[in-house]
Amino acid sequence: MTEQAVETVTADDVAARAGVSRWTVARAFKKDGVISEKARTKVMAAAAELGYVPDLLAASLASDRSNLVALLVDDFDNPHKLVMLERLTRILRAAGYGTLLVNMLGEKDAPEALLTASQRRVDAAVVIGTQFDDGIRRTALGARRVKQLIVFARAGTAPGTISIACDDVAAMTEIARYLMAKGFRRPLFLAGPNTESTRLMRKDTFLKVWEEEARGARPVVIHVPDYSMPLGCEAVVAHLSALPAEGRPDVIVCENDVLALGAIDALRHRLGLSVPADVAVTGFDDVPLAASPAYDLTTYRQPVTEMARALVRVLNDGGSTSADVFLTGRFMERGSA
Amino acid sequence: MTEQAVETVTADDVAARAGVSRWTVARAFKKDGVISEKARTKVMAAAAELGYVPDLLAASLASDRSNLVALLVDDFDNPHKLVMLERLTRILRAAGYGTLLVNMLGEKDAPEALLTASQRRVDAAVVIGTQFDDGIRRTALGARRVKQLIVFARAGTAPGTISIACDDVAAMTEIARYLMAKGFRRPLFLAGPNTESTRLMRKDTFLKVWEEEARGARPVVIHVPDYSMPLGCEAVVAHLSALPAEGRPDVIVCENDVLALGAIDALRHRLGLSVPADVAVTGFDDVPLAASPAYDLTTYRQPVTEMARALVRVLNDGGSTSADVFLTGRFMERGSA
DNA sequence: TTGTATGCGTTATCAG
DNA sequence: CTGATAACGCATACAA
Repeated sequence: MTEQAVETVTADDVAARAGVSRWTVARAFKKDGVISEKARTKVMAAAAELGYVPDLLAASLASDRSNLVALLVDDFDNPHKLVMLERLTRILRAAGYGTLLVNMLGEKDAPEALLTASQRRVDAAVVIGTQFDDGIRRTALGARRVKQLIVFARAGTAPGTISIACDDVAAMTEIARYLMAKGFRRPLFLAGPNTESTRLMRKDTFLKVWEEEARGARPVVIHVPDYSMPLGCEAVVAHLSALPAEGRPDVIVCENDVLALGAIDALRHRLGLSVPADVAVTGFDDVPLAASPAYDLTTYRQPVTEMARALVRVLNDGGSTSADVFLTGRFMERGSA
Repeated sequence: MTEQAVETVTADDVAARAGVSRWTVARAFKKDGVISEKARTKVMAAAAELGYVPDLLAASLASDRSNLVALLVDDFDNPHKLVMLERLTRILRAAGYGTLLVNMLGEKDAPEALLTASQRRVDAAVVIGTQFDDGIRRTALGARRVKQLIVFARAGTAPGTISIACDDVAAMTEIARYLMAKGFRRPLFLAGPNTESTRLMRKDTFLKVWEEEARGARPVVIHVPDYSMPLGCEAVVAHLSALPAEGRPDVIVCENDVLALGAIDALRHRLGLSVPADVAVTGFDDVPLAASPAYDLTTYRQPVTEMARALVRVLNDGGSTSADVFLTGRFMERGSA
């Protein structure tokens, strides 16, 4: 209404108004500051009247924490990223952290992406990506100011990082056993890039469990260079169309939902097959689309909320945490398998 | 490798190493700083040796700009948000801006979301949302430090904000005329929430063009309270199943892709109809899924890249821009209509 | 072209 | 429990 001058009101102003010192104002605003109740209420009243809000920038400069974390994302093609971003931003914000979203352009961009984050003095850099090599760790923990490097939704291999992820071993074991119980015999495993940098235990676990418990042949594995629906689709078309009908897999186990959705498209629209009658499909993540009637995808839901909460705990521990965190999610039985 | 001490190296250190003053170092680092070439190379060499990187936090505190913009998002259910986030973070980062992602929990959370952004002294707050009332403007431009409020991908109604969006009028006119030319006669318009706060010109434009040029009856409009696939799906089921086959629309024009995808699901999986043979469907946005063979959705692509570039221009203008920006996208003819 | 004071708004630390 | 001093790292204006 009144376009009042945007004079920044500082702690000094509040102090003057409340008749105390600037430092008392600061104490009133930190949750466990040693201060008398009387002084606090007086300060808060003055602050409210003046519309004072602490300046986090100045606070960050003066202290050694910024309450800011960088989220480094290198793959915006996966709708599950949106789920993770929603949870992380909501839960981190509730815990008092701001989130700096950094678009990591590729593996070789990791150092620079980390640098931009460090220039804002983030308390931690959280990598929510699919690929990045070990160089990111050295960059992060080297001369720069990134105190903590956290790998989210992946099991990181690099020492000096801690990872917070879904327990892929338990999850994939559950999927494999479910498929065995359903009578499937010839699974095809559709995996993403076959790199060492960030490891997904899904493929290895599935192969191991299947070989040990199903006593069948080692399942066929195909890799695509990126987690994308079109690539998953094409890979399935290429693989299945070269096969005689008898040799066709009876289920395609996918490393994540995006690949699974692509596989379903391939089966239905390119190969004229029916899901699950001709070939069943399973995914991983439980993206929103998995629940739609069009796909009705049997998958495994990552415990994203719990993972985000775990991240907050790690951040609040201030670097004293060293162990990785693995959380179990939930198998989502639907119609595709 | 060598876990070298994470001593922060400041401009002073570089100055000492280069044998100049601290202020010369600062000049060397700003792109059009008046400085001799000799001094600059000397400074840069010293900086490289020491691994100096300017501290943006301190720079922000000292100057009146932070090169930080807040992205306020209140709807993470729409995959198009992921497209926008990717473009915005990439293009803003290339232009030297950091992006603070803030999860706005709902209309009443807007003031507080804006507050958290302002506490970090963002240069601008960019609202990429579906709903927020006028209060956000007063909060933003009132006592707080948010210099600029920009509405992205919407036409904002509030004065004092500038909006950067797709030219919905041109877009919807094109869609309407395409449908007329194709011979459709009984469109149903599926719209999102019917609020005044942020206006999408899509519905009004479609109705206007259709009435004026198709000389048909005013199309039926149905609203859903949120842009979500399930809601779109249910709305279509409810509406169509109450209709005799003769009264059925021949095309469902949707305010965005998410609703369109839900509509397609409804037609195919709930009503046993075929798309586009029985009922055609159009969307808006061109989310990645629209191109999949499963949906093959005829839609309109928002010029997100151009919009992001326009945002950079507005930011670089430093608040002197006052006019809204409307950019034309591209009609994507596919199989659903 | 380069060097010098001064201030940005807060916190850590210690003295009272 | 409260007040004071000294950073935090840089930018702006101005002087040399």
